[in-house]
Amino acid sequence: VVSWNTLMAGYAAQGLDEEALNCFHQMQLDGVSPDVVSWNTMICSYGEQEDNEKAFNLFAQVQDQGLLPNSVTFVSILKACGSVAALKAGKTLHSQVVRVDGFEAMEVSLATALLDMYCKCGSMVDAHQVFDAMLTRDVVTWNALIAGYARQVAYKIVFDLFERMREEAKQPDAVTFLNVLTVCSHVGLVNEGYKYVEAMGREFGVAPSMKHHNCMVDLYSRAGQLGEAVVMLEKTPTQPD
RNA sequence: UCCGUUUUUG
Repeated sequence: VVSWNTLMAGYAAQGLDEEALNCFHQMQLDGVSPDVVSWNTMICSYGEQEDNEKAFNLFAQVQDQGLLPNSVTFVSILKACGSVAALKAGKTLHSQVVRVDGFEAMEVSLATALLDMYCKCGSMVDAHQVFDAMLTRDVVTWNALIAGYARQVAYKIVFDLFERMREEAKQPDAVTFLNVLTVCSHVGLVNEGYKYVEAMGREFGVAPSMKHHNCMVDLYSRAGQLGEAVVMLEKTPTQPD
């Protein structure tokens, strides 16, 4: 079953979900029962193709067959909920995972996926509650919440969260800075944007990538500072990240 | 063997 799963995951990683599904069928013809990893791989693959309907169908089949979903299964299906803003389904899953293991036992990645789902459904109160309840958070958790507020253009909260990361000695990464710069660009905060992009390399040791430069080009352009935008464009690294 | 956060054009 591990070999089949590896093959399926290989197809899925290439976006070849038809081929992955063929494997899923073929293994059964060969007398190998798919395990939870096989199901997760398919659900994830559909999620990445934005084929959320199929992802939901597979998840329903997992439950119908009485198979036990694991945390990766929940993460994958929560992602599908987020991308179609299915808040009600998301809340059902939330109570389901809490019922199974309790919130305390939840893996950081699962709690973060839950938080992210609430953000993408526009329910920042729920998202923040999950965040507050978490005993362990990693940089992805922080990034998910910051991205949520950035989407709401709540720049003050974004800056506060960034400051709180510093206070708690959490190291921001390239994604943290992207989210912060994005909100600067959407609000038109040129000075703040410059401040962050300058600090990221100097103070935090995170080299501004092509994406960060694109963000700054956008920020300057929207603000009508075309000269600065051109300077940024010329400084942009050519490697895509 | 399978997971979570990401800018602009949108």
